[in-house]
Amino acid sequence: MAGLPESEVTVKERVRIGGRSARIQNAVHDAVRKLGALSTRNQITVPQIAAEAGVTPSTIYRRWGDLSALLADVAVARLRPIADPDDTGAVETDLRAFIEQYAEEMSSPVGQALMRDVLSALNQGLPSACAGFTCDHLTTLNARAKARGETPFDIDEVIDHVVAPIIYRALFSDQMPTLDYCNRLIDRIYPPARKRRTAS
Amino acid sequence: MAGLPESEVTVKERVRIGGRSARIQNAVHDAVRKLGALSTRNQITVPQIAAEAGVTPSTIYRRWGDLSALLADVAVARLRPIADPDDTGAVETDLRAFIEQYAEEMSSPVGQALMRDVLSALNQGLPSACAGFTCDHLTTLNARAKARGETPFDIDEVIDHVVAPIIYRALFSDQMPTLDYCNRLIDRIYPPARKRRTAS
DNA sequence: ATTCTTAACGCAAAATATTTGCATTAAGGT
DNA sequence: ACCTTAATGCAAATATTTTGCGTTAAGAAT
Repeated sequence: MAGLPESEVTVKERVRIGGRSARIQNAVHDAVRKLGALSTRNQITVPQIAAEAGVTPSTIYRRWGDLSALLADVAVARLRPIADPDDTGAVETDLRAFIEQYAEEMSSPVGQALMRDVLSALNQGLPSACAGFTCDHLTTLNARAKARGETPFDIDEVIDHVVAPIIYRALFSDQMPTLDYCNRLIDRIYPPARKRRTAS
Repeated sequence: MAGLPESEVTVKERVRIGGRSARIQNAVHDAVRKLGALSTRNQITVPQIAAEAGVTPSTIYRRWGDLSALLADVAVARLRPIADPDDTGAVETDLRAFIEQYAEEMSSPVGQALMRDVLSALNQGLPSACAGFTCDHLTTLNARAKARGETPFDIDEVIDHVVAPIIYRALFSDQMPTLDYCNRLIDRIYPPARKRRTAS
């Protein structure tokens, strides 16, 4: 429950890590999550968040700058992985399982909202940080594969031809990707054994 | 009744298309483009736009609702195609030329800003409309191909494996896609004749 | 062409949100 | 325990957004 993953070694922070600061950040993040959850992204406002968190609005403005920066900060915190992908015993099934869960999360209304929040913050490199999370997960799968003696996949190829189509459709169309669709994308990385490239 | 050459049959609009309304919409759109161009998307505000356009802020609020809706409206207007893709004489070179220009536009700072503006508008189906523009262009290329007797490409495949990677990298990384990168993506649709899958 | 109806606009006041100055609190170091 | 200073709370100042109401002009009817 001590939510902050600010492990004490990362003292490179330019902001104070101490008790009060962290307490306020948690309160504000919780308030954003709570309000964002029940109000389905209907004009959530800074004074609202401040009241819910029990802080003054000026604190939020000073720490985060504006609403979109705060929403983006909360979004990356929620997008940041808390656990490694499931270990299914083989790299191909690992990848399929991970992509299935990833597609589900990102295509859901909350996932779409999180991505929009991250993309709206134009100041820092938050979008590329989120892309880094995905890359990290794929790297983890590959490390497992190597440990098992399997040949790893090409991460860039998975990003370009599996992750990117899923995200593109999640952002620019409003239809959830089916499990079948995800598996067809992965078939390009791991072609089905029996069939050749029967592209219809 | 002298002035406007408005086609009289398309009266299906639910908003007035007459002189003043259109004049104000143009003035506001021009103001957004002008301010957005010089200020590199640094906190542009509704009163600023209103002053530049010579209208009162309340008009903007009443017509568009809020700033993000206005920015999204301007963005789709700018993203909407004004001309068909260049005709290079063959479908493969048509596709390569179109994708090169598309990648250049979308990866530029202004293209990224336009996409963010469109994605920020959660009310209507603006994002899917923009995806429709791309789809329309690809359909045009295919229609040309058929007219020439060429075999058309698979539009969904181009969207998933050429367009989507370009957009994903434009949104989530900050590196422009090289022409070489785009061509390698299209090589999956039109494999190079001489070389086999020399992935190195 | 004139009149009628009404959507869209301008204006100004009210409500709300954001910024800023200053006093106070508490974190981290001496 | 003391010192330094980043971070906060409070409240005033400023800016933005909303709203009521009178006016303008577009589109239809006469």
